[in-house]
Amino acid sequence: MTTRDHALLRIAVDLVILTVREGALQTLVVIRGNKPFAGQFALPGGFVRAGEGLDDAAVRELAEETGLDGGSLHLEQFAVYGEPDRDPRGRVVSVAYLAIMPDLPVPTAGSDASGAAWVPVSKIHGSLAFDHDRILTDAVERARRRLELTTLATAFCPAEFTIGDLRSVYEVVWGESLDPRNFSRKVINTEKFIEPTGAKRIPPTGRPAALYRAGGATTLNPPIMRNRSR
Amino acid sequence: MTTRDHALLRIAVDLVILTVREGALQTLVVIRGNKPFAGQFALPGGFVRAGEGLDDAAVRELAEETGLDGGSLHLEQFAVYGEPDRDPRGRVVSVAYLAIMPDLPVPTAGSDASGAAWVPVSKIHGSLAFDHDRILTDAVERARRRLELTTLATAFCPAEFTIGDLRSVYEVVWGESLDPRNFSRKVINTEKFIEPTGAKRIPPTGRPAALYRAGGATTLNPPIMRNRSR
DNA sequence: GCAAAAGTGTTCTTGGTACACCCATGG
DNA sequence: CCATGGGTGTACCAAGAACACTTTTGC
Repeated sequence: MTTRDHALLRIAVDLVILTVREGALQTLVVIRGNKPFAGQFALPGGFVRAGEGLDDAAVRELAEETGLDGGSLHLEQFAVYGEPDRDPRGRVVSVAYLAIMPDLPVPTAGSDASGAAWVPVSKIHGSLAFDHDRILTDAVERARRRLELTTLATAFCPAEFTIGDLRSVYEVVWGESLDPRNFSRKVINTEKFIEPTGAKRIPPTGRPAALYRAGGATTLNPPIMRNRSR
Repeated sequence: MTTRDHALLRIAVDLVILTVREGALQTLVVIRGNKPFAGQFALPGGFVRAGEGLDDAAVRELAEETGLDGGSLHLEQFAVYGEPDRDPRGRVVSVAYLAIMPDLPVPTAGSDASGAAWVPVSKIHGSLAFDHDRILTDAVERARRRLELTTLATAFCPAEFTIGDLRSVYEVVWGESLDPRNFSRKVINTEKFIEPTGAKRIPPTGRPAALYRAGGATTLNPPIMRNRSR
């Protein structure tokens, strides 16, 4: 059985970089400059190099596409896609990573891509190259579930944020509205989820909101669950 | 940047096959017959063949190791391990699968392994070849979390089972004891989790228990959560 | 009748939801 | 003083935990 018919193949990382911008869940896409699917939108990503770890490759690609230090933001492997025919260039197994970042002025033209841009996930759905539509869908579902059980929501926020900011992350990603008052309490009563900085932010109109930073916790205890019935 | 330093590598699938046997969570391990780590325990697995999908490879390996039809039981990809030095033979990226099966008389000597055996995960921990200890740990944690939100527990049970059987799956996998009476109600009131067959099983002593089979649902609504405080 | 396991009923507590209400600011 | 968003108090309801109690079998 130890016939030598193992596939020798290349491995790639693809990044689903999510943020909340202009009240919508958006993802960073590049316009492909090269042959397969040229001119079409695709997720940023690239081949893993010899001697390079998968996570390292993801951090490197993230830096190349966004100019940001991948080590400083949330980056998490979430699936592998390995259908033999998923890439017309030959067999490529792709490891998909979910990256979450605050709304920063980022998109720069990437190295092997002619451009990069934020697009709302609701708009882009159905028009990505390769099997990237499915990857994006899986990533979004993953992010939605992660909000329930982990402190992932803080990764969407800048260093200092209000509870209202945090709530709007949940509302935008889940696509449902939450009661601001109950949300406050839940978040404040969850140990190490957020901690007050002492500062306040004065909104254009209304009472100033206390500012918080992310607490030490990574898991949410108790969880903040979506309304599964509605 | 499109230098040709992409890694050309082999990809493997590794299987964490879990079952509940003799009141303990056990996993199927093989004794390695070949060079690296020869004579040591390892997870069953093997290289993906040319033109073969990842899931297909997992099903094939499962059949080779256990003689069972992989399509009929729970099989789920859960992580990728791709450190450049994780395999002394060269670069191998491994896709890890979690398989769940009822307690069946299974282990047959595998093809490229000199033997296979069930061992309790609590016993084997720390003695597996490659990075398989970590893979096993990740798999068990995954299974524990899956019990909370999905109907995975039924995959540990034979076609017909009692609520007591199902409860003992939770108790063994989670390592905590549950109230039989409250557990019954929770499970019965969860839509499509289990459905009665009408038959009963007479235990050596005690009142006969109604038999059930798995219902159609895959997600558990409401979830059955572990006691996170204790 | 006794042991053992299945299953029901009941109370208590906790956590979620809905919502009235008050607070702090800019205009 | 009004509009606007931040934040607290409270009443209600549903789900979970604990546990007394009944049922159904083999011996």
